[in-house]
Amino acid sequence: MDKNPIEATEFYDFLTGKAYTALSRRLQKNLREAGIEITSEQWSILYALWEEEGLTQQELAQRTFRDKTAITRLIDNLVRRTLVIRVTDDSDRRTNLIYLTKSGRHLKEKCMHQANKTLAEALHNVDAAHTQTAKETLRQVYINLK
Amino acid sequence: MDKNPIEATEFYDFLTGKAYTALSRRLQKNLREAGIEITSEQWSILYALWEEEGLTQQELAQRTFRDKTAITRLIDNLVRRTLVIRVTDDSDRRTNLIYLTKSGRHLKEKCMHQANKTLAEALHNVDAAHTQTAKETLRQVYINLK
DNA sequence: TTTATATAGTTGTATATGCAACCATCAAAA
DNA sequence: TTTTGATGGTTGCATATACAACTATATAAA
Repeated sequence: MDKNPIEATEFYDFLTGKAYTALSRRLQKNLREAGIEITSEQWSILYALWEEEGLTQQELAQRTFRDKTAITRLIDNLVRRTLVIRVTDDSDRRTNLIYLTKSGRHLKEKCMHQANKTLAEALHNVDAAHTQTAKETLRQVYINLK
Repeated sequence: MDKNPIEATEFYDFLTGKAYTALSRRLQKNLREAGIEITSEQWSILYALWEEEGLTQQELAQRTFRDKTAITRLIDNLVRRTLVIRVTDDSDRRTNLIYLTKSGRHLKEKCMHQANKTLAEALHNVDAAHTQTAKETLRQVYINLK
C-alpha cells in the first residue's frame, strides 16, 4: 500500500477534490449564465436520462455513483422543477421509472452546450494526449474503488 | 470553446465527479476503519493545518477551494471534536487563527497513513507516468478554473 | 399457502456547501 | 477625527449527501 509514495505524496490535492470542486462550480455558473437554474448534480441525473429514459432510481444511483437516498431527493427536486416524472412500473410496483418531461427533454441541447463549454474551459492548455491519459486514469480510479 | 469535442465527449464522467466521489468515500471508509471518526472534508482542513498551523479561515478557504462559509462550519465541527481551536489574532481582531490541539496534532500520522493507503488503492494498476500526467492535468484544470 | 428473504424506495439525522445578507473590525481618505 | 470602503467571519436558506432504519412489494423456500 506504500508502493508509490513519491507519486502519491504530491497527489493529496486529488483527495481534497479541488479540481472537481472547481469544475462543478464552473458548470453551475455556466448553466446559470445560460439561464438554466439547475445544479451540477441535477445536470448529472438529466445527463443520464438524456442518454436513456425510463431508468429506475437504483440504476441512476449506480450510474452516478450516489447513495439511493441522494437520488430520491434529487428526483424530488427535479420533479418540483417539472423536469422529470416518476412512473410506477406496472410489472414491479416497487420501482419508479424516471422519464423526462417535455421541458426536461428540451433542456438537453442548451445544457450539453454548457457542459462542453465547461470541459473546454477546464482543459484549456491541456493537450489531447494528456486529456486522454487523465480520462483513462480517472476511469481506472473509479473501477478500483467502486 | 468547441475546439476538442472528440476528447470532451467522453469526459462527462469527470463532470459527474464519479472518480472523486469514489475516492472521497474510500478515504472516509479507511479513516473509519482505522478508528478515526472524521469526514474526508475535515481531513482536508487538518491536512492544511498539519502543513502549516495558525492559518486564517480565509487562507483555509483558498487552500481547500471552498466558500468561507463552508470553512466556518467545518471549523465549528472540528472545534466540537476538540481537534482545532480558534485564536483571535491580536493584531487584527477580525481574523481567527486556527491551531491544532494536541489531539489534532496527534492524529496526523494515522490519518496520513490512511490517506496514502487510499491513494494507493485508487492508483492500483496505474503506472507512475500516467499518475504523473493525471496529476498535472488536474492541476492545470484547477488553475484554469479557479 | 405461508413464511422468509431480498429489493426499491422513503424518511430521520448529521454533515457539507454556495450564495446573499449581515456584523465587526481595520485602513485609508476627507 | 470622522467617514468611507475593504476585509474576515457568521447566519439564514436551499440543496446535496451518506448511513441507519423503515415501508412496501416481490420472490423463493418451507
